[in-house]
Amino acid sequence: MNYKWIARTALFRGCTEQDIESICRCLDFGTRSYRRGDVIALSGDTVSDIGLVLSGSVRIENNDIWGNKSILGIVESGGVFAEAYACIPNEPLMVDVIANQDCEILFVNVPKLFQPCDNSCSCHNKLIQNLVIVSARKNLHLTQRIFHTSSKTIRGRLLSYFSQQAAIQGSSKIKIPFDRQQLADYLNVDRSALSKELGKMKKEGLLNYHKNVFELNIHNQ
Amino acid sequence: MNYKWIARTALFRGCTEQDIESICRCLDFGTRSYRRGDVIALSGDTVSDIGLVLSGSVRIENNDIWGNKSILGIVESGGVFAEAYACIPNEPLMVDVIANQDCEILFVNVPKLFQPCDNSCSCHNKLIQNLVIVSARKNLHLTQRIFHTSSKTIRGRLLSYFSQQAAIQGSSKIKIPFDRQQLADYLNVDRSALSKELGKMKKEGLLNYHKNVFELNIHNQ
DNA sequence: ACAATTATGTGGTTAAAACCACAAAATAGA
DNA sequence: TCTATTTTGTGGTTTTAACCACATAATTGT
Repeated sequence: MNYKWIARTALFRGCTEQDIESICRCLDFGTRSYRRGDVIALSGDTVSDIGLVLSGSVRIENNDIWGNKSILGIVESGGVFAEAYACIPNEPLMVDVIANQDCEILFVNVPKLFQPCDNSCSCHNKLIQNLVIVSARKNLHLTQRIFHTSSKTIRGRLLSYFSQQAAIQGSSKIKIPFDRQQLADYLNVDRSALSKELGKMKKEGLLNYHKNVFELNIHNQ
Repeated sequence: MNYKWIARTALFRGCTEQDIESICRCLDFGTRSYRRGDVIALSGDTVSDIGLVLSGSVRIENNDIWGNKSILGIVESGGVFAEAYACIPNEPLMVDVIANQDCEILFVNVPKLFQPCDNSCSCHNKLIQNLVIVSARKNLHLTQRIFHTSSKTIRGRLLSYFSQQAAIQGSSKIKIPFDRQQLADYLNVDRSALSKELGKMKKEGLLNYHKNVFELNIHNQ
């Protein structure tokens, strides 16, 4: 395991490689690999582990009783998932976690983390403090996702999402982690209607795109 | 200040009254009162305090550049707000916090909380651990709110919200903290369209209501 | 108790997106 | 390379909710 890389993730930041190695052994954290499309966890499951994405990416989604799919977000490598459920004992998942690409996950057991361990690994408290920040950031992501779906028009939702991505990626040329169907499921709109609106916006000169790379034309208000 | 009551909030649970009294003095936590409608914090502000609602309630909302209002949630007494922003230094608020009723707020300074204090108040670590759980719960609330707005129809959104409330309140007769306009802003729909849909559902025998009290008729499928 | 203000319901119109079907393009697998 | 599969775009139709205007009901403040 690449402890040096793990030490740079938001969850383990501030821990030394030695700390991480010892805490992983001490608290018996394990890794597991998944193939693209594999189910990592299902709605209704109860979990007590945080998933740290070591490589690849996972997708958080929900299928309601009418079969409508809603994508809540993508967790890229270095990010975590299920931390909210892992921190609340016996809280059943409201979402499915799917391997968005082939990926490897490190599972961090929260109950063990919350108990002081025998060897009193030095970065225990640091880890908990990091967990607060990681959870806070996840909060902000969910809030953003709420904003992206609060416009009543498809165009408004696209502009909300694209302009945030442009800000994050520091460029008006952005690459998104979704195909059309997934983007539609993220913005909670119909795929074909989304395709039409994108075509209209391209015709109006608002943006250009090829596959999942979009270039925004800032000027054409 | 009623330390006994504070000791029962999710944030201070597990701390003794003495602990709370000493930590409030030691870390210089302060309270402030607001009148219904007062602005407690505005989008763009940076905060470093968690707001703990001692009495009354606050409303978390957002006004986008086109003037559309979106309500993210209500925080009742005992609950906290702005904790995500307070935990991430210099992160500007994306939302407004408004006094939903006359209310009193205790402000808990997070940077001070994260530094070990001179007197090493005993419940420091407990408080941080509670903060993890409180933040996790807030995550789940935001996820719920996402589900309530993911249906494409107004009826679907209402049923999603009402059935969750029925589960929480343990009854098919539920009281909601919103007037019609606020419910519309919470579900991201037009108020008059919401009113019509409610009328239609009442006519179909799905539910009954008076003001902000709704009674769901479970049977009529 | 009254006036002023705010909240709610309702009709009518319009705009928008959902929905369906299908063709074309791109991709993956053998 | 060829075929099968998946993804994307597009036309046409229908449903739905946004939007506007206004009447009525409820609430607030004096």
